Amino acid sequence: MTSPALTKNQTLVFDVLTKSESALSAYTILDKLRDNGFRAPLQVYRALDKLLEHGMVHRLESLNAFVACAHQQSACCGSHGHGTVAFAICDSCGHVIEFHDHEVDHRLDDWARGQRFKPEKRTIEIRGLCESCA
Amino acid sequence: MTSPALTKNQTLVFDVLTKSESALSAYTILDKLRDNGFRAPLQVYRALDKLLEHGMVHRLESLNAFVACAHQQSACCGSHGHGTVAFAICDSCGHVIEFHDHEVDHRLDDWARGQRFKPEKRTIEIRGLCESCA
DNA sequence: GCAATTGATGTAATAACATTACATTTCAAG
DNA sequence: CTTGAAATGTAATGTTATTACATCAATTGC
Ligand SMILES: [Zn+2]
Ligand SMILES: [Zn+2]
Ligand SMILES: [Zn+2]
Ligand SMILES: [Zn+2]
Repeated sequence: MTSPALTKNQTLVFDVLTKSESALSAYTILDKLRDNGFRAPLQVYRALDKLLEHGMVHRLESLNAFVACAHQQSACCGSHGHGTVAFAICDSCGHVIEFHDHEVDHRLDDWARGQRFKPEKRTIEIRGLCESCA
Repeated sequence: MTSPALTKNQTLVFDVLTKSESALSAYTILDKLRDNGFRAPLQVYRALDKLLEHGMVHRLESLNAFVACAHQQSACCGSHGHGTVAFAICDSCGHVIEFHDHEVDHRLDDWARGQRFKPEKRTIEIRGLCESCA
């Protein structure tokens, strides 16, 4: 929600993700930032941790990779702090579409309530082929 | 759907997963099968690949771990070849609840159709606290 | 029976992803 | 200036997964 000032390393990592067409692994990010003085994985993981906290970056669990958040500030319902982010990932070209669906959110919340399960984090990822690659 | 005869290694891996209360990593399975002659990760991964193909085992992407399928043969709508399996995973005790929800399935399918995205595999995982641990 | 094929297995090495531990630097209070 | 918190640098290690190659077992066709 608030977009805090980023440190140097956080800015570098965020910029790499923002410019990328597809999700990047931490080690791919590391390689892209060698010329900027990055030498060790931890520099990437630390920056990613903060960016994830701030909701500026998402982790794709089925890919072990990261993407910049695609939502405009205050899109739809005021950033997506309210619900679950979902992803469609093209296995051919790597393109990632970020979306959310209230209906799905509510449905999963209802299920959780019925089970007395307290959700902390949700992962919804659809792997397949995008329109261009289908 | 068809439950084919398993090989020796596949049976060993499946039995370990079936007896486990929670999801197991491939290397944890390997350790549990040392006494049965397992020496290398590949023996586990190969067995898991087949079990995954047969739908007898599921992979939890957010955990890099595996669980035996919890569905009875022909439960609800004839095994879950028809839809997406979802998981609620307790971060405290590791218990995993496997479920599916047609409403969610249809909703995600509708979204995909609208985007001309061809889904191949879906991942739905809810991390949180189970009733006992909440 | 016996070669040819296929699927399963054994083993070693390596690749890919992530964290722990500890030293140093930066920088904003106080 | 001092001090404490956050960020950074670096090395080592831990965890997850795959590649490569050799061998073994069951099946098929002759
Ligand atoms: Zn987002
Ligand atoms: Zn594509
Ligand atoms: Zn199942
Ligand atoms: Zn629990």
